[in-house]
Amino acid sequence: MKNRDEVRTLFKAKGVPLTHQRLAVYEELSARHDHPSAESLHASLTKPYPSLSLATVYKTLQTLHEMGMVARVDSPAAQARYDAIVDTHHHAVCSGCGGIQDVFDPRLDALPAPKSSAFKIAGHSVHFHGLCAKCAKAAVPKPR
Amino acid sequence: MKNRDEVRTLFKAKGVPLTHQRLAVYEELSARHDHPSAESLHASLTKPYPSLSLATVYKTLQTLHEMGMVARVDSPAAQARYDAIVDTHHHAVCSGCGGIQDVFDPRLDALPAPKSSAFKIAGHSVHFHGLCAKCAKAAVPKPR
DNA sequence: TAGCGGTTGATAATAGTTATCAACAAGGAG
DNA sequence: CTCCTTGTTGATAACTATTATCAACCGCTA
Repeated sequence: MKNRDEVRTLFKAKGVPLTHQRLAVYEELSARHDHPSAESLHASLTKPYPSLSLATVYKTLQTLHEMGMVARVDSPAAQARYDAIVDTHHHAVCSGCGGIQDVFDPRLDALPAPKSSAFKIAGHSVHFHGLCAKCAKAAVPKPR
Repeated sequence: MKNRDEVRTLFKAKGVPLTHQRLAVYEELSARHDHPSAESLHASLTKPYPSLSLATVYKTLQTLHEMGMVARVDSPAAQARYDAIVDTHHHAVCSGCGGIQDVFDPRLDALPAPKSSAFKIAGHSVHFHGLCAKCAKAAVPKPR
């Protein structure tokens, strides 16, 4: 969580205009620890800023995400994807093409359980993210 | 991947009627390893079965998932959720209330990279799933 | 083979998100 | 401080993925 001056500096460094709306969204998100959705943030923010548009909250979260100031929980995949392999395995998701590869590695199947909290754990899965061979090649074109 | 008789037996054991559509969806999904979406499956299936409805594909995938014959990749969360904490950490998602708790544990931050494939890994995150203290105490929630 | 009850297909409805665009505000120059 | 330019906002429409509705239909048991 950053203070107002740090935020201002970050925006200036990236050349992104800092508006009241952007500051408000960032500060509200920083103050909450329940991983709110865009709509939930909008609901909180319309009390102090009744004219704030939901579309602006979406656009601002996208902007903040691109600046690396905000993280998305869950996958950004637009649609659910299915798998006939039910056995324990993990996935590598390509940020370029959205492709999903299976990862089988028994070392990932037994992870230390989070010690804190009274969370009753039923299982887990590991999501690697990066670039698949095809996209890695495309993203770094050969200089001519 | 199961053969046709094993599938028939599984359906009978659960008392779920086995229709042509259900068998076709399951066999198509088993034959593919690209983690297709419902729409992608429908596109493939309308060639041999031109009258197959997209809604049926959705309902069938749900049924197969409830039977434990099919897995969903990514999170079933309906909406994107955000987090102002950008540092490496992991999450525990409650299957009951959908709540998300942060999990900080350095042991999870360095995992063995998948050896196979030329995947260029940028990072990873671990999703635990289970029941939070509140939901574990309350009624048994139905997974969908 | 007949009949019951669950399933299908067509469509409408819904939820979440993004696109469009005129009015407006942020930030730099003067 | 004021003006100007450019990018942002807010209102709304559009869009995508998914689920609900419901009459006709088919799998399954007797």
